[in-house]
Amino acid sequence: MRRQEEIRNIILDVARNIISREGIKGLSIRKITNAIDYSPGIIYHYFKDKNEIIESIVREGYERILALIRSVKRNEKEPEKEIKEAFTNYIKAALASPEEYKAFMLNGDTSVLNTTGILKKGISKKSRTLQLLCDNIQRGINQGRYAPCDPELTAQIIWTSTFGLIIKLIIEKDISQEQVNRLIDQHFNVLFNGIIRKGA
Amino acid sequence: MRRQEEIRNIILDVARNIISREGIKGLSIRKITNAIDYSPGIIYHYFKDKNEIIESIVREGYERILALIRSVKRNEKEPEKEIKEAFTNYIKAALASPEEYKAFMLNGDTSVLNTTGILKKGISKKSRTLQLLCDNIQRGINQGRYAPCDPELTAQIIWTSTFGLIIKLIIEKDISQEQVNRLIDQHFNVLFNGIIRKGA
Amino acid sequence: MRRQEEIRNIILDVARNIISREGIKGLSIRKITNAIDYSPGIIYHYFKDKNEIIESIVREGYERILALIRSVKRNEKEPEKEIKEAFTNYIKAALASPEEYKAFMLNGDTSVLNTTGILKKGISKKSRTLQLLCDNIQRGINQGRYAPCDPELTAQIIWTSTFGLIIKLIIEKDISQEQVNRLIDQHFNVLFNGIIRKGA
Amino acid sequence: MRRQEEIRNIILDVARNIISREGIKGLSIRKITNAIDYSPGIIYHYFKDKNEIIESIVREGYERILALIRSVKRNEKEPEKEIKEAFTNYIKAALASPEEYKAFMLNGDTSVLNTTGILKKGISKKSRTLQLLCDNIQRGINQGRYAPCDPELTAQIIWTSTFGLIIKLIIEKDISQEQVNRLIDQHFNVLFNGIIRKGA
DNA sequence: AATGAATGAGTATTCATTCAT
DNA sequence: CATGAATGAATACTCATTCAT
Repeated sequence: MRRQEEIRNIILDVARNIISREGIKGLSIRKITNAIDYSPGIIYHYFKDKNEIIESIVREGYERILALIRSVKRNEKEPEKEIKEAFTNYIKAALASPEEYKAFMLNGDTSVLNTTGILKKGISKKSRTLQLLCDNIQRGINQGRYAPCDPELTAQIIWTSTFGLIIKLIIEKDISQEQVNRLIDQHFNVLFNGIIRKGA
Repeated sequence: MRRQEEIRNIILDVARNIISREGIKGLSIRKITNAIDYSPGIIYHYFKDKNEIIESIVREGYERILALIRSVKRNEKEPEKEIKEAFTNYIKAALASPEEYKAFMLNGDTSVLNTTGILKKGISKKSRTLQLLCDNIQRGINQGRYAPCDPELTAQIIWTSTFGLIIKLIIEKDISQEQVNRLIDQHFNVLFNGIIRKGA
Repeated sequence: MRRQEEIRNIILDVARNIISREGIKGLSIRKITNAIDYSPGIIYHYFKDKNEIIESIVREGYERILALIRSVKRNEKEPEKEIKEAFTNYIKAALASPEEYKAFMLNGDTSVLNTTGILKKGISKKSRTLQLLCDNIQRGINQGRYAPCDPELTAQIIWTSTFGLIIKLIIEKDISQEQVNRLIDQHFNVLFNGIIRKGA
Repeated sequence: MRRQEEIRNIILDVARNIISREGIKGLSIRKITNAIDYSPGIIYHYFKDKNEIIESIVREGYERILALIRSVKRNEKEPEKEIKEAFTNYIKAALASPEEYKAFMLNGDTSVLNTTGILKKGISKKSRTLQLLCDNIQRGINQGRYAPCDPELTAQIIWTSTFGLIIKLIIEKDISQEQVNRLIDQHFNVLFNGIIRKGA
């Protein structure tokens, strides 16, 4: 029982490693078993098929990264600072495991989409992350700091915008850290204040 | 010589077609040559390798879609309307060829990145699209309609945000047209006005 | 000891079940042990190898179906009616478990053939079924109803003819019940009366 | 063109050979290419897939054997002698390629059944073999030599009976030639005259 | 009596690429 | 200019069997 779990984890670790280096399409059963000096068949002792391995990694990675979005301390006066902090953590985590992040965020399989989908109307009732964002936005509106709007729709845009920045940063791998920071800063600046001057 | 060019184009057309239908990983030399009733070897007469084919398609597709961003008529009073119009066209075009769009925008090969990269500092001197965006922003600032900012950085954020929306829309393939439109609208609303209330 | 027998039977039941559903080539050790929540290795505690399982099933199934041929009541005047009744039962039973029937009747392993073989000269001394057929034929000859002949040879032909009808009915799976009945009727009609007109 | 055909034939020959020795389920792509010292992939240069190989062999073998049923000289007075001659040839041919015969006659794939099916009502309009048998039977009835009957149904029974004899002879591989001949003789004797005495 | 881990050999199929002709 | 033959390495997956515990 214990041992079973152990080896499952070793397999997952190796798989994660391969994905980090070669992307998700670089992952193969043989590469895994070569790395751990086992025969290919053994994989099917621990996992139903290759897909179960991928899904495990995807789901676990997703949870790990998402966890960073939660657990941010309240800021009553400037609730947008919560958003900035949470998503900055999220961005950093994603950039730290870029291949994994791409692997699950760009995966279109329905089983994965059940976990990662956020665009459907009403999704904020299902996705905890979206819910958190919505709550924040509603609070901002209630206290008169945010402009009135559809909170879910706004949450979705914050999400997709940030997602776009992350993916682009991952693909253009050699952007200087300084430039990355400038982009992140300006990203939230635009999201919060827009490009149009107040009072214009 | 003429003929050489012709056949290259036929090959590219067929390849593009396969990518549209089966995604980039569905493209294979054999599928191309089967479709044009040639033998596999001939490909290497016209292209160095499979990668050269992909790069050609990427570059060409990129240009085609980008063309839509240009050719938008001036709006002196509300320059952001130019942005909205240009990028709405761009979004529609991308969503019309989703597999192709993903194929080149998510491709991380350096040769491709030379064409698609937009995050580096100073890029607006190289990328015509970024340049156009920068010009627009500078105009907005000059006339007092946009808040003062680093135009290039802002242009990059507009770009990455929109990119994120597009990719997410492509991956979550079954979002209703109505919801798509709502998202696009709110996307530009947030980019232009921010979420924080004017005067807050 | 008792328990040993019990588990052997469970294994055989499950195996029989798999064969019924997926044919003999669909049977695998793993499928058996999955179904009974045991580990693969255990099979080799109760059976020498996979083949011993198959042989057991074959033998047992054969006996079960054959039992139907016996236990048919005498018909002194028209002994061929016994044959028709017995073999009609047999045909129905075979068609009810087609995969099993094929599995053992088409199996050419010598060990299985010891049970299912019926073509050798003198076999009627060993095979109870053939013996019964022979007896019937001899009786028919004695009372002058059947034409004189070598009873064993005739019994073998009745057997192979019927076997051919069954196998063909199994392979062409979608014959209407009506047509099946017509074929069975004509089968015995030909066997009993031949195609040549009496007196021709 | 010529060469292509040549190698296709070599592949088919080797495959046929393997089937003869190990049965159809013993045939594998690797075994073929090992035998001809080629790499596995090359098979797909000459055939779409493994199934195309099998079907080629099946169909060709079927045709070859069936050809023997046709081309039998007329016997006006005793038309049943045509049947005996034709089917005796057929039996001999089948016994000469037992594994092949089994391979296609016991194959239940619909594509194969289209060629080998003979039990459906009305099939004699499609199957040339059945047609020939029917014609013979009709002639026999017309001239008063055969008893009146449904010719198609009778043809089907002649077919299935003979089929049963063949399959059984193939499976019980070591029957003496003498016994084989006795069985064949008695087979036709029963089919033609039945077991019931004329006048009984 | 039973497990669970493991193997090794096997399956069909696909692919980019090369090269003599 | 073009072909057709061929390779070699890869893919995921399945199986019967063994054996130490």
